[in-house]
Amino acid sequence: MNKIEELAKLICPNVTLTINDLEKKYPARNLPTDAKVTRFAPSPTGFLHTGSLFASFVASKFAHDSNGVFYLRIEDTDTKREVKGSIETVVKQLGLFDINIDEGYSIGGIYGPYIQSERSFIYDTVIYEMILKGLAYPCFCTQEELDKIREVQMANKERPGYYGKYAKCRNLTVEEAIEKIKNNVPYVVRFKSNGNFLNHIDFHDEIRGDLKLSENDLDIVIRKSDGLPTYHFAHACDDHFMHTNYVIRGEEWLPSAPIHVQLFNALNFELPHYAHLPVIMKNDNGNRRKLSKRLDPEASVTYFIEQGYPTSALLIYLCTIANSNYEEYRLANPDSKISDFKLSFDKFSLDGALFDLEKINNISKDVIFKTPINELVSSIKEWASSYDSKLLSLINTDKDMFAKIMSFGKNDPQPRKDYYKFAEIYDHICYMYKDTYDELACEELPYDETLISTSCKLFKNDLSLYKPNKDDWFNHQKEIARSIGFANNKKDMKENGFTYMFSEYMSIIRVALTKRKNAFDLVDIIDTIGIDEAIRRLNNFIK
RNA sequence: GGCCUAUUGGUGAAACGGUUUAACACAUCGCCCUCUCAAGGCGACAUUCACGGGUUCGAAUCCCGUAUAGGUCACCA
Repeated sequence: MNKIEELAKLICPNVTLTINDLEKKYPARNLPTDAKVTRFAPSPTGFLHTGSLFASFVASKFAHDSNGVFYLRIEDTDTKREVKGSIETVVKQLGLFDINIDEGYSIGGIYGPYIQSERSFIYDTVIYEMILKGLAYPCFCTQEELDKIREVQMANKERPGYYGKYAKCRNLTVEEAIEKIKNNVPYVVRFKSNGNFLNHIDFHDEIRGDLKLSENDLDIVIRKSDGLPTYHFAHACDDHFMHTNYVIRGEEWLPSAPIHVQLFNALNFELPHYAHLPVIMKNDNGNRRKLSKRLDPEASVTYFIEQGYPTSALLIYLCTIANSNYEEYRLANPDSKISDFKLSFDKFSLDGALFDLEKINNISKDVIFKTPINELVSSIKEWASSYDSKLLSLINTDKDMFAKIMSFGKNDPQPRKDYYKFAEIYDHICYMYKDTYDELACEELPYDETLISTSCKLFKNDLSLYKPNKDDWFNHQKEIARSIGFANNKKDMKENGFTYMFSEYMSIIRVALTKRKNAFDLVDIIDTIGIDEAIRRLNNFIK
């Protein structure tokens, strides 16, 4: 065994395979030529970020639009930032948003393992050969030494980083390296870059087009001292052996693309296509900044789940951010599904969109209104059982009544669109139920008591004639209200000297029946609570 | 600071050198409908495309500068 082999063996003692073996173990996928293989590769550092949902949505859509494969890979190489249980949360939340995974973590597949902490045998196999070929070397610099180098570079106004003359471990002899490792000196493995920063490489991005980027000359770390790979290296190995052909990721990766290009070239791996997605932004007092988990509740997908947004509403919104022509498509094809629309790279905006909750609310209202009543009721019930116990108890007191309330105006020529999220429902409907009505505080009316009680009595006495035909009934009410001084309309009021309008009469009755100035259609309300209950409420109110 | 990317109303944006006195959608504001609310209908809302130069018969569209914003420069992804 020569010295370089000894070094390689020391760095990767458990290697039994060669890169060639790996190529055979992970053969090319048998797919049509234009099929896209994409992936979502989250780090388990918490719940699903809205930006990650966007990236995974786009990646899965491109795969599925082309009859390709969308897989899930867990990038858990940063043990310090790992949050226990977050993998399960992310997988669950992807499922809730109908992001269908074809392969990968939690499902399996022949290109596994799909979790990076279990892929060391692959990384080490590659590193072993890189050492032999002189493409990688161990670096024993301590954090302090690296900080020192940076300081010097800053002082000299030079580019910071481990390159050129600053890459001192590059020049260590094999013997020296072996010696240090045998003495248990901690070390990382670095890629030996042959790049020149002054050179430019041509880089094609599917979204951004042709770019010229500076060549990488940094000897980046590919394996950390804990033995785990860094992102850059894992990206090259994993996306190669898993045969990803479209790498769809956030814009923040664009500056490191030259590193990836160089790595793929050095390893003789075929370069995938890249698409760098614009980052979703947030307006913060007139300034744009990244949507932040810490500052913006809507940056976490959990927010939308807890508030009871239909998941498709968020997806529709994200789809319009991705390709703004989707909005027009949806207008022209109101009954289409997202899957009917094909996303295209050249329709992407290059600038990060400002996240617009108002627009989501608008979309959501429409989605909720279009959901068939049975489906709606059962998803509201399911949501309420986790997030809204007050609403759940209303539903449970009378399920049919709840379904009836939720379908108010649904079949009218001008249908109602009352809610954009389930968390709004309780407050809209609570007065419909006897017990909650009794506990409710009553809104004030700007009329004297005599007028109020006269109106209520008149209305109550007339209730026996109640017929649930809206037009007839309201016309009839107009007549009787007029008899105690409420004009039919503005014209009537002016011409005949009335002080009050019919709408004011109705608002007195409305408050009596619901304790609210704003409520549903009165006919619907009486129809639902029943005449007896209506009379009871009126009597209580008159008192 | 270096490198990269972007810049059309409050927001998402269309526009691919002339049919643009800038589409569509959200928001906002009016009016209409109306038992209130919601919904719906109608209308208003950029004379101008960050700014300054150029090219052209003609520029939001092409070129060059400037400004501004964002990303990135880790043993984090």
